[in-house]
Amino acid sequence: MDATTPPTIQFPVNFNCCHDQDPSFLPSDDDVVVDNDDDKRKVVGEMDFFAQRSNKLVDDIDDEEVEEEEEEEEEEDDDDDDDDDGNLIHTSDSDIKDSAGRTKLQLNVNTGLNLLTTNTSSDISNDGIHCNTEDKRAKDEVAVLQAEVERMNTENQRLREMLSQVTSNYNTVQMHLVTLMQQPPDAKAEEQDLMKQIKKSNGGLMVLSPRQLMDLRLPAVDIDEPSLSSSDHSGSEIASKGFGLRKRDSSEDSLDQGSQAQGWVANKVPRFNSSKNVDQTEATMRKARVSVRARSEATMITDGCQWRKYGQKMAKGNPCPRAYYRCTMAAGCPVRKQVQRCAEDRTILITTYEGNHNHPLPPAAMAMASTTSSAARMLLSGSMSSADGLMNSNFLTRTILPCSSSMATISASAPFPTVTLDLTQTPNPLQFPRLTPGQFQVPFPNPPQNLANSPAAALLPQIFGQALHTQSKFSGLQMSGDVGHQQLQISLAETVNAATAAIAADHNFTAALAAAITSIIGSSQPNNAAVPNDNAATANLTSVTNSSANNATTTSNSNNKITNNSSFTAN
DNA sequence: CGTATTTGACCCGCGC
DNA sequence: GCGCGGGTCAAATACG
Repeated sequence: MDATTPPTIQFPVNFNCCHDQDPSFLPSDDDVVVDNDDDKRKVVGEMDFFAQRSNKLVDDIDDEEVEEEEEEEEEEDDDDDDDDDGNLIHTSDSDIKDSAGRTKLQLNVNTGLNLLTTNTSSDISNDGIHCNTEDKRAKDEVAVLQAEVERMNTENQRLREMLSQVTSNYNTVQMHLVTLMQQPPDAKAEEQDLMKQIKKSNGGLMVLSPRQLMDLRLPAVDIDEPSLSSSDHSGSEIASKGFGLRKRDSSEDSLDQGSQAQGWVANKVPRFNSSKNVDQTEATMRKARVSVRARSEATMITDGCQWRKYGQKMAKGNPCPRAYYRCTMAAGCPVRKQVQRCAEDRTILITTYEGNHNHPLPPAAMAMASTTSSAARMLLSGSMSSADGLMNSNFLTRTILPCSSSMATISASAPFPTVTLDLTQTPNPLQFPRLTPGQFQVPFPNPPQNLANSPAAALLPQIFGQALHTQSKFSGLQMSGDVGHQQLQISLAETVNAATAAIAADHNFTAALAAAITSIIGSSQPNNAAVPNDNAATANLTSVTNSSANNATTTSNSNNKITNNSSFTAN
């Protein structure tokens, strides 16, 4: 590749002589030679003159700084037309397309430096021509800039539309969910029976088969009442009790308060209290937890919330200590999480969430909050109901867990029912985007219609909304080529870049979201032509996922002073 | 000096 | 009743 690079570098030089924007090299061949020698990036940028993206390089990127980064991309994106190395090789194609036959002619002829001198001489030989050339260059530059602006506007509008649609979808689903939640409970007995069975069987751990997971019924009746619970007693109770500050009189109280306060999962103990002898076990069973397994070397995954560590204990059967965090984004927020490394594989970080936030969440936190909330709802509603219900698609398994439904386990082991989202296998779908057909057939574009009955449906817009958010937030950080493709491919690349940026910025946990996003993207693409391009996306996502594991947290968690391994020193 | 973390002590539930 | 383990508290400590 490198051997072929020098000659390819010279092509753009010749083009530039005719109509490119850097007149500095016009006066002499030496300049051209110098340009070629000291930096092929500039040439690349010039070659990208016809590609939108190249302007950035030409205009304001320091060539020397960018070069190494770009070269790294080159290795990953050899096939891309608008990647840098690709430009060196393939730009001629785009130039052939974009410019007239003159360019084509030069391409055909130019295999060496001769054309360079020829062109420059022709340009320089006549001042008028030179002036015209400069004018033309200026015009071209303006035109390109205008095109760039227009493209950005179009992209911006498209993103807005997407965001709007996603928001709309989310609101629709959420409203539907609220409506469903307001219906009177009906299947409590079944739930309790099933939970008892779960707890008694298999050591309390119930690993659902794919069919079972997919069949998890999400009845309309027994979902928690997030908004309602926070509006009725829980709020006042919390206020009076003083969460997390009171002397613990009963773990049941505190936790129940917490759960109800957030209206997370469990709640509404009254639902079960109504059935007379609801023993302590049943009460505690209401306190569902969502455990997220993800590979990370950071002390904890970044989920957009602020946490304060309030304890650490050695847990039985695990040499790694378990850290206890509570949400500090709002006073009295009852949400807590436990972070512990997996004993078998210490690269796996197990984060267990409990409770629901009683305060507004930033978009970055919405994703995880929604995920855990939905998962918990699934646990407490669907899993507790008879498994032979309707064939409601469990999108949790398809989105959050696109790889395998076996990654979702529901544990009823005492004292709390826990749904575990195993995201440690996310590299699979990322590295091999061509998943089994079923995993890509999720019709994301029509979530409201298809998912309206599934609480987990809220995951999709939230996740995608997160992607959009991060995309807008980190749009300036996009690195890989996002232009020069077909619109479809552009969309894919941008979305994947957004996911990549999100991962890079939001850390390890977003690997999970990346998987979901990737799945969504894959499924949302009308044709499979985009799938091959997932390779680049896959590489990005995978590499980011891996790199994120090596990165110290650079997070929005201002209180996260924990550096790597700092909270796991008790090994 | 204020805030966050650490860490030993304490409380509680559960199983034997 | 006792011991164990999980969870939390709060004083001590570290950090910016």
